[in-house]
Amino acid sequence: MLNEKSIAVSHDCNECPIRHRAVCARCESDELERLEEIKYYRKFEAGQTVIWSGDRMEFVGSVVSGIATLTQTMEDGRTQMVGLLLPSDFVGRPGRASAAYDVVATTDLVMCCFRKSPFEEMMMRTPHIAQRLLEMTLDELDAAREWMLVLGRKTAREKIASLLSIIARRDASINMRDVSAPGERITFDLPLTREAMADYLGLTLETVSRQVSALRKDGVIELEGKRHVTIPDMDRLLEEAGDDADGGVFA
Amino acid sequence: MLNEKSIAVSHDCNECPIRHRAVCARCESDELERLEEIKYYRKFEAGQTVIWSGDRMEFVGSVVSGIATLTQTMEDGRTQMVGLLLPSDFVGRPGRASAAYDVVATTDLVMCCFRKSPFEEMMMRTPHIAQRLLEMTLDELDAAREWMLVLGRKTAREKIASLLSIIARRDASINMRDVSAPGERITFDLPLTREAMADYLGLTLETVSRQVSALRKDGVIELEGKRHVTIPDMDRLLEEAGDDADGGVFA
DNA sequence: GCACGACTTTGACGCAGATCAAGATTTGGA
DNA sequence: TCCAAATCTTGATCTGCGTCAAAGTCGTGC
Repeated sequence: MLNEKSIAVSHDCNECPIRHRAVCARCESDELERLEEIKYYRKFEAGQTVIWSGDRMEFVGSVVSGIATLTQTMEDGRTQMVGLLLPSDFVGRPGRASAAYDVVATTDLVMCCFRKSPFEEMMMRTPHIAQRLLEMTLDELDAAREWMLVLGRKTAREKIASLLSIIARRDASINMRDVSAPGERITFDLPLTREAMADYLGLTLETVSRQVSALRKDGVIELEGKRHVTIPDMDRLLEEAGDDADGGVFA
Repeated sequence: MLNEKSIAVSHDCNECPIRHRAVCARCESDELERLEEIKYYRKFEAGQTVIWSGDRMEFVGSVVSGIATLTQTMEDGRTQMVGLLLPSDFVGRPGRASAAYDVVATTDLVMCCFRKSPFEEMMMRTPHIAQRLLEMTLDELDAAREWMLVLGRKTAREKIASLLSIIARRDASINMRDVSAPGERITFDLPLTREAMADYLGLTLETVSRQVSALRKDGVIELEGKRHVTIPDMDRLLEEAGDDADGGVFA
């Protein structure tokens, strides 16, 4: 079952692809050394659950590579995704004993984990970590609030367009490309199934499928296969999302 | 126009009603003294806009008394409330130049403001402030995510019940009463108009009105006038909200 | 290379909540 | 005290999205 590919993951923070974006971004080398003492890597396969809501948290950590989702579930099974975790995003809440959400790996996933209580203790003594975590948490709060507008007030078509533009933007920022360059054809792979998109958008998977088809028919997006998306005109997509066409506001 | 009632507000932090809950909660007396040097009070009347989205932020601060809302508006006028600010809640984002949301006073409001750049500077040197702000931001992130579930997956009736139970809970925590005491009749004044409730819940004001009437008819809530609400059975309300009946999970 | 399961698309139909409309109630100001 | 504006309620109708159903596509393991 376990397809342990044993991807070579360097344990040296200086080699780390998320060194300058994660919770450790501002650490000096002596601080990094102390972090290395309490850190370890874990790999998860696509589909595996990383953390169950309600479980006792043994670690907090950063996504190194791959994509995970944060979801909430009601007793009757209705489910709402409340966050999308990309490389460098932080998982877990210092100071809380048990997990509030399910964390699920959508693709194969590598996490850099810190044992929880040593990390909490270190955070108290290391302002560079606490400062960076505050900054990241404020960013997440903004993202959550932007998403509240999407969930509360946008139509199904606008929701799909919003999701695509967010993924395009985050994907571009990870690969250091410029989404706002006019005339450029943006291209990426959807990291989510239609069902996961529906859970993110507060829709059913059928509605997602229909609206994706409609956007394709109208030339707003192009598809190769089910997952590979091309955006011929980013401004057009942002218009469809109901955002201001010069979408730099939320940077 | 300006109904300057000149409410006596003590400028002494030790007399402050939110001293132990606001961003300054963990400060020692010497730290408070330095905060007092950069702080000032501002009053707003019900209905006044405190901050316009896009405006340059000159201050950050805490709600001392009264209630304010945080809202986002699309170009075509659709609006979504993304936060409810009660006494002790923090307004503004250190490190950001301009406001991302409209802040509007729903009731008469007193704020304890700090000039922005001195506050930012002080935060760098005062871990007690940064730590507390991190904790508060993490709480707000949790609240925003809980709200995403409400907006994305709950029915209109469940949305109303969720809003009422959140207000009941927050109101009780400010007044140091215990919402979970069984058999106790909880009572509070709705601080929001039907329209504001609709903006919070992603509904129309007509639907809000209808569902409030339905909950009243079904005996889940009692109303005196339009605004004064009594909850005869909190567990019943939580059931209607779709939350687990022992609603302590989100504490 | 083919068969099975996972994922996706498309269609028909129904309903929760939006929209449009009319009144009722409350509030506050002259 | 009374009028006007704001707020709220209720009704009738419409519609976007959900639900149910069936068929199509893809990828993986045998």
